[in-house]
Amino acid sequence: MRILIVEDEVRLAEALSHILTDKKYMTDVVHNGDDGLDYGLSDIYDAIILDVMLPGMNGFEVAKSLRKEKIQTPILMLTAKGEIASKVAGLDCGADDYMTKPFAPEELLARLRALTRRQGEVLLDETSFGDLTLNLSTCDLMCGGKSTHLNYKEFEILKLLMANPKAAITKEDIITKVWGYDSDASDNNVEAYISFLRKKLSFLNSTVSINALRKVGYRLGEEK
Amino acid sequence: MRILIVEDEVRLAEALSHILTDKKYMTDVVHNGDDGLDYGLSDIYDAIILDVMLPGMNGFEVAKSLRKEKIQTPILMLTAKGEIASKVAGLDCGADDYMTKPFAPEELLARLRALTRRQGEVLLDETSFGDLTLNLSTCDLMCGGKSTHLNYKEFEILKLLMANPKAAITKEDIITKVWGYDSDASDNNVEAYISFLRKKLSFLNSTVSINALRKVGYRLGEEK
DNA sequence: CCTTATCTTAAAATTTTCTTAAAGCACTTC
DNA sequence: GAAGTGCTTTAAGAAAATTTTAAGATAAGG
Repeated sequence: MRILIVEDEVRLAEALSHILTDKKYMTDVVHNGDDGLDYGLSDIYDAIILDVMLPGMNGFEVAKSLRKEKIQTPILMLTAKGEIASKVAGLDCGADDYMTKPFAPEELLARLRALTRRQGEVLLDETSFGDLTLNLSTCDLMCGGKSTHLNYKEFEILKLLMANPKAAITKEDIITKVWGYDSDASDNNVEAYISFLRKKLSFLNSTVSINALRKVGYRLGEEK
Repeated sequence: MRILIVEDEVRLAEALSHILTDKKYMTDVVHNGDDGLDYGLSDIYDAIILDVMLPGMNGFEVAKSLRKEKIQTPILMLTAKGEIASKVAGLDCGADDYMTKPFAPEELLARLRALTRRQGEVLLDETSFGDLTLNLSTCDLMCGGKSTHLNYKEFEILKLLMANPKAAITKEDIITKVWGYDSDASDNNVEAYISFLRKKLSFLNSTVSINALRKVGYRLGEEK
């Protein structure tokens, strides 16, 4: 976690840096708005602590400029005055939170935790095996540059095989888990889908193959 | 934008709801912590306004329980006392921000904007995908020189698809987020609106298409 | 070889999704 | 309060994709 501190009061800047490095954050400190903007534009920070009153550009302007340049780094504004007007202005200029001086170190840390927790959203759930990646949300199967869509049953069967890469999955297993408990699907149904899947694997030029273990079931294998 | 209000003081709850509905938010109001948790677990809200002092579970407990169940909805805590201790506790319990009573309506709105901005939902006044630009305040959809107006449901559905360009959105998702939590809309309702949207996309000559993923949902795609 | 298990495919059956037109509703306007 | 407007819902047949079936081909094991 790397935090940028933009604060002109040297003693306060040092105090902030000290509090944060104690907690294993890495910090960079600059003392005016122009430098704050330059550093912020590097887009390497997990959060920016930004004083409102600064020589050169003020904090609002820095925040606004960063947002205009599509920098999404969470910004925590520091403000001396507590009036609502400036609070509102702070949030609307693109900042994510503000804190009034003086503040307790614990409050600073809590706010930073809140700000940084929100990042890292977008969890694409995927599973992989060999050179294959299966997108669990869209049922797309990718390999190298290529990609193809699996329909529902293909998807469920491949997911099952990928979830148990070392074991052999019996046709019975596949039927009860994909067709359902009391289905009357036959082994041939499974065989047909295995065939469809193999066709797609070969279209993708994957090194992964579906191996039949006679009288036992199927298992994924990777061609060396 | 759908907001859950958890507040036992009836008059305050009504005031909150009124402020928000004025600004075109949809609100649901409950008056105790247990209901707050139940509603929050439905995961259909864009933000939750949560009073600390509540009959039954208090606000901290509700927030903590929601986070334990992986509900990431931004939470704005309302607290009567201004001490730092409780503020910090509020943020560490999983809340994203807090506000002390009494507060100015403008501050509430600014905080909500800040909270919801952080989610992918982008409160800029436009979102784009491919050659499409959707104006979020006028509901106009633009492409190249042409432009057309979307009505409410078309708009909400397209916005949802554009906000999750990589994932598949299920019909269930669309129904709970656009028709609402306890609606009895059928899949066919969604299908009808998807059809309306496609007609408008083709009128605009857009390269964007709405792809059906059978048994899964819909996803935006761009014709190369 | 002969038997049995597995593969592969095309066509039939089924399910899901698409598209429309018409009906229903909520608001305005006259 | 009648008529008009714009959006939403309903319903039903059409279209499209998936799933099942079935039959012959291929491969493995004894």
